[in-house]
Amino acid sequence: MSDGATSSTDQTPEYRYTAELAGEIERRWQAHWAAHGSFNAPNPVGPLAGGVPDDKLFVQDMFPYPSGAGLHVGHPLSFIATDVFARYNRMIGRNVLHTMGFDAFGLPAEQYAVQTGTHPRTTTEANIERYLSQIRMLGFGHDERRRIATTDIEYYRWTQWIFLRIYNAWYDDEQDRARPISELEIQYAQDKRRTPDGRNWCELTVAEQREIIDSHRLVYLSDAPVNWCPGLGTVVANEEITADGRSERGNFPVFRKNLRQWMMRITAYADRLVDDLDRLEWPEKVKTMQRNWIGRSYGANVHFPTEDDRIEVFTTRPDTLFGNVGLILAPEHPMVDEIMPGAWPSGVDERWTGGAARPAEAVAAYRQAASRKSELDRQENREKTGVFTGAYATNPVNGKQVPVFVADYVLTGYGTGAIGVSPGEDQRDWDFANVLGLPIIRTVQPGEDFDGEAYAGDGPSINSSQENGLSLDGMYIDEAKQTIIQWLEEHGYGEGRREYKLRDWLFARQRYWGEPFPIVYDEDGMPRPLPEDHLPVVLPDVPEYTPTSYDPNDADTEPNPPLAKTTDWVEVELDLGEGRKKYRRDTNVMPQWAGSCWYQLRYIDPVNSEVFVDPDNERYWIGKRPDQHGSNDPGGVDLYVGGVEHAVLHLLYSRFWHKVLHDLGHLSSEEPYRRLVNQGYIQAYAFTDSRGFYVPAEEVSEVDGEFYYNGEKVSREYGKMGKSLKNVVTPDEMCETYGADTFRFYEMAMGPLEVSRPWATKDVIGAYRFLQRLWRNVIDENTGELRVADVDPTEEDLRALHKAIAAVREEFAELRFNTAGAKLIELNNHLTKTYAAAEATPRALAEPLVLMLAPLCPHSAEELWNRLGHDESLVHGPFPEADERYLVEDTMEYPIQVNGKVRARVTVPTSADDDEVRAAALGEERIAALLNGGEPRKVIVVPGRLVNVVL
RNA sequence: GCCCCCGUAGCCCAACAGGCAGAGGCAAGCCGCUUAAAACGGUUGGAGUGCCGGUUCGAAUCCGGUCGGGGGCACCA
Repeated sequence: MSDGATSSTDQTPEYRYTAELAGEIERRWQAHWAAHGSFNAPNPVGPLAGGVPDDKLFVQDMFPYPSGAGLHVGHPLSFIATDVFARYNRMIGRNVLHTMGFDAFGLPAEQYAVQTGTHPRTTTEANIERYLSQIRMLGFGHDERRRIATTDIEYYRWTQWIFLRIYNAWYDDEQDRARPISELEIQYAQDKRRTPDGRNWCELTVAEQREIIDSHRLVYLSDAPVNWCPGLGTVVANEEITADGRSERGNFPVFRKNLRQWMMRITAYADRLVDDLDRLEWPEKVKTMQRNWIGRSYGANVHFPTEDDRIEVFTTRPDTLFGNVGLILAPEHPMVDEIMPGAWPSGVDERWTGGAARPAEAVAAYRQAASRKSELDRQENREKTGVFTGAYATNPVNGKQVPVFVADYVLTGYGTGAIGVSPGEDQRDWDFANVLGLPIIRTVQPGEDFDGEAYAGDGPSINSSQENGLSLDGMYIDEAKQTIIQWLEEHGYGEGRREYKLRDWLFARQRYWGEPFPIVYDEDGMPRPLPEDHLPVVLPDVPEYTPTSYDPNDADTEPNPPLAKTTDWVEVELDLGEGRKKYRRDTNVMPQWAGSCWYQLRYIDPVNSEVFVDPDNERYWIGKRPDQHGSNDPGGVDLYVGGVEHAVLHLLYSRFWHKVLHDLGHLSSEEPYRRLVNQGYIQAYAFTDSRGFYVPAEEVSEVDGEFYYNGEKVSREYGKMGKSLKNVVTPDEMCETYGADTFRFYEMAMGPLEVSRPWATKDVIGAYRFLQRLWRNVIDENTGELRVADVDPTEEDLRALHKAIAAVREEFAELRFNTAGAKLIELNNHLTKTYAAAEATPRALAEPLVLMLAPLCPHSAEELWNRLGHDESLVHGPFPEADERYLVEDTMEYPIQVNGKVRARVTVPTSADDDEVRAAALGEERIAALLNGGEPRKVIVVPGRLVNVVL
């Protein structure tokens, strides 16, 4: 790294803004802000109550995980951005809530504990301290009273409380909202709701009643197949599995396995989670990812009668039913065995039998082969395969007998686990039909220039009519679908249906460092929620943290959570309203996402011991504000900034919890995050030598576009910043070399927040020079005295100033910190040019410049503001306001285009109307010459912009 | 394979809603300061917007195609 910045030599003026001075100022103002609670934002009610203006702003960074590795310069990018935005808004008088807590449960501390025996809490707390010391160095205006960590017992007590609220709720499809489970019990007790087997509620045993109630809960135990990851010793959620079927964390193989696990019924909210995306100010990219993940599709269930039953098929293209040439069941489909005849029909196609003598053998062999395929095989080998079951079903739309197959590209878990084969409009079906020699009937007319195989596009239906009058011919997809669904419903052959890719959320992990479940099991093994006054369920100390992980490839292993080993904690005697009895605690812990599902709510009311968040405080900070955000405003945090990697997991789970809590009456808002911005990443160059090893990037020098390390040529790569690439630059070293303000200014100047860009240490000097020049315009470098005087600025100065104010305000408000910084440099350059050689800088220019600098470089701004004679910190403003008078010019210069090319310029009074501008333009010497006395074909005057003359 | 985003000066980036391609920074050149250099201050050039075509009086901006980079999804019927 070039070390020019710190090397202040003897000749450096004594009072120059150097990194040393910056550091001193920064520490001093950080202490001042802390001592004065400068960033404390009052709440309407409760422990943090104070006078609150109606105008508020809640800014939030995505919950950081306090890793022990320390920060590099990429990490604080979004933190600086939110801080600048928060500071600007605070200065213009808003009540701004900005803080930062820690998502502190999770595997790294636990794995460290496994290796060293150090309690995860010890590691976690040390890491949080380390993290805090790094971010505090950067001068963020966080409300320190609102810092929380998910590992705080007082915090996870409420996480457990929310879990119980969700557990004790059910989804009422009629009202389309969650309701307390007690209301369901009343419905059953009053026989307003039928029991599954039709008996009266009072005829059921207590256990039977409980089983029915439990089956409705938003949290339930399921024996369904889950993703078992032996390498981690725990199960993981669908969302935590990568495309190639491995765990996101650790990259271990994941196996489908039937285990009894806690699930959360997020699918009940699928529609609202999709629909309400339209109410959010989020990047389209994230909305699209959520829509795809939820994967709602509209289609129909179609009944295909078989000899003595019927097969239900889900299709999104019921309009193609006339082109149906077969059915396929998933290998695990329960009806396979039912419909299989003992022998092949006569004349069966040999491609259908897999060479087996009888259907049962063919299917058994196929099933075995399918189960042996790993996820990876399935994806890499897309060759369609399948075998005939020997059975036929009837296509209801035309009465044709179609063969029923088994094929592994049909999944059990989606739709009905059975599909119809319409090769003309689906490429997968086309491929399958080709492999098995099925006919292909197009039912949608492709365009003339179409030369592909299956045609999935829109077009008029063809070959889609039957004798008794049903016809789709000529209809386009939408109409054809509607028509056929109506026909199916009228004739009892099926019904319209919505289907989702979204599955319920696997909510338990067999680990140690997480929130314990507030659930115990009674002697019959039935789960019992703990009453609220039994919270918190505190995570006990355990003799060992190892969750019993296994050979990552051994699918035949069982989870054995660390908590199960603490018998004195697991076995408890409690009074749950039936006298003291023995119970066994649940030994799972919640997934890491639990704590981050609701932290914005706790930021609002961090020390409230009565409720998780007071309704008045919730309404104030994240309540709906239709007057500002439109009648459909769902409420939520005003600005949420974080990485796009949380697009599905965290953001979907958090929205789900928020909606449940809203339904149950605990929250007025319907969404947690009204506006979301994804910051770009700071990436960096890395360099490898001839052997392919990484060399320290900071010691590489560039000569004529080639890169050298120790005189040896190296090659450049571009990627993430990290230890393994030996290209880490830390905020610590930037603060050391330039000061935090320079670092902040540079990070913001690099480009728009949303854009990823390469780190370039050599460019930081530009921000440093700017701050030095600005400093020099206010402070005499040689004496340290103020060099500001109460002299009147010129008209030109005022124009420059007010133009800058108007622009900077707008840029700050729109999160365009790069251009805001540029405008400040521009204004400062004007001051340097005009007053650097003069006696002093006019106060009327210096003060607004310092104030406008404050959001970006708060320490130097505070210091200069103070030296300018102000005793009050500028944290709460004032912020300069632009005077319209100086924004309008008396005259303006119009470029004159001839046929779109600029040929001349003319200056006219700003007040000139179009005709006057036109006259002036045509009268201009060179234009007049070009016209040569003739009339132009057309003259376009764009007021305030230009004149275009068409010859 | 499908979908989305981005290509402006040697580099990072500006250009409001189609209207003079340049605000700002880095690097480069020159000048000043200096015995000299660094640092500092001043100052100067430099792209016609990846490419092809279209719409328009006028396109970096809108449309179609194409190339390059990044990201998401990937048998979801």
